[in-house]
Amino acid sequence: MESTQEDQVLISLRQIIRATDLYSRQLSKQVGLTAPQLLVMQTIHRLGATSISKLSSEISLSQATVTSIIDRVEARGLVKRHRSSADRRVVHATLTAAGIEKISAAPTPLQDVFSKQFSSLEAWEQSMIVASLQRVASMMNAEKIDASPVLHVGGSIEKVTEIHGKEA
Amino acid sequence: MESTQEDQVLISLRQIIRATDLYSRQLSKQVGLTAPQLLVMQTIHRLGATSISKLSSEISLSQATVTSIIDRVEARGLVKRHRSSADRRVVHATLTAAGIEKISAAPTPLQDVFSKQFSSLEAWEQSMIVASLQRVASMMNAEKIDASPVLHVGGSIEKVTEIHGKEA
DNA sequence: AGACATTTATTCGAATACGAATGATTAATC
DNA sequence: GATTAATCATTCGTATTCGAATAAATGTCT
Repeated sequence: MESTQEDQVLISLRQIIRATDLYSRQLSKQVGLTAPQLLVMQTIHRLGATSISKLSSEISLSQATVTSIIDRVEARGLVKRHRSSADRRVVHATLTAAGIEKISAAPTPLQDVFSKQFSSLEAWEQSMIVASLQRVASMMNAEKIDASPVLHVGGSIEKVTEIHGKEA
Repeated sequence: MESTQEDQVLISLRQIIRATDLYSRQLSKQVGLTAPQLLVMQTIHRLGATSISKLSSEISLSQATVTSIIDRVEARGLVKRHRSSADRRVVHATLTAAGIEKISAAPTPLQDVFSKQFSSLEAWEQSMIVASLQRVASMMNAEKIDASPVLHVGGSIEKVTEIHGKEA
């Protein structure tokens, strides 16, 4: 019953994804915000009044997902929507006072335990982990996301989904 | 707008999680099975007639999740449930002929592009990536581990949780 | 045996997440 | 100016995922 390196990748990824989810639920109990909600709000705070599409590209989520997340935090009075006067299609999201207070009291969207342990690693080890993760992410997105180069149609790309195609 | 190493970790993880999800949908269109469905079926195939709990621990998903996944593949006639006669609480899942055929025609649960690129890496680089992923996974699960492990039942269960990177 | 606890799987409710379709608005073309 | 195309956000439908509650079966302890 040997497992290949690739199996190990798969197993680790599943565990990471699960741990992320579990932490999100824990966060929800303790702080009242799930990890995606917190992440959305922090991003709004960082970018100022931001459109939904900008948000979705910033945190790698679809517009539809961001919309539903904002639905919930807006219903709780933590975020407010404003229709742009310049372009009425656009919706800008801003934090309310309650929202700002909420996120200032909240921890990181990553596990505290992880943060602590990660920050205690040697610099080179942190860099190695970051590099590896970026490597994995880019290998997984090789077909879809592609920053600048052309990527002509050689094989299987029929329809670029174009969810957040433009990068900054 | 400087981003810390930890931010990079978060960003990469979100991209990886998203890529995994997107690939699962693509798989669903092409093969008719989502990634979790495929993973469950492959695991059943590998382990033989397997209980739900064994499955859930094997692939790092909760029992409830495995149940709902099996609901769907069973409804399609790819998997069959059998109540254990020895212990009537236990449900064993097996693949039907159609199920076996289905998974033998299916690709890996990981992106093809990823597999190709990953396998073309130098051995040391593969090892580095695997080690980094395992490291991240274990740092994220640090709390949970010692809370849950109760491997009792001196039967055939060697390591139920084994989330930590232990042996090589 | 009877009372209580544990284990196993299922059901339920909530949140996330996506694509596809829709509605509203703006841009582009004629 | 009117028609067409593109963009932005929302809605809808489906799948995943979990914890908690539940039901059924088994184990334990007196």
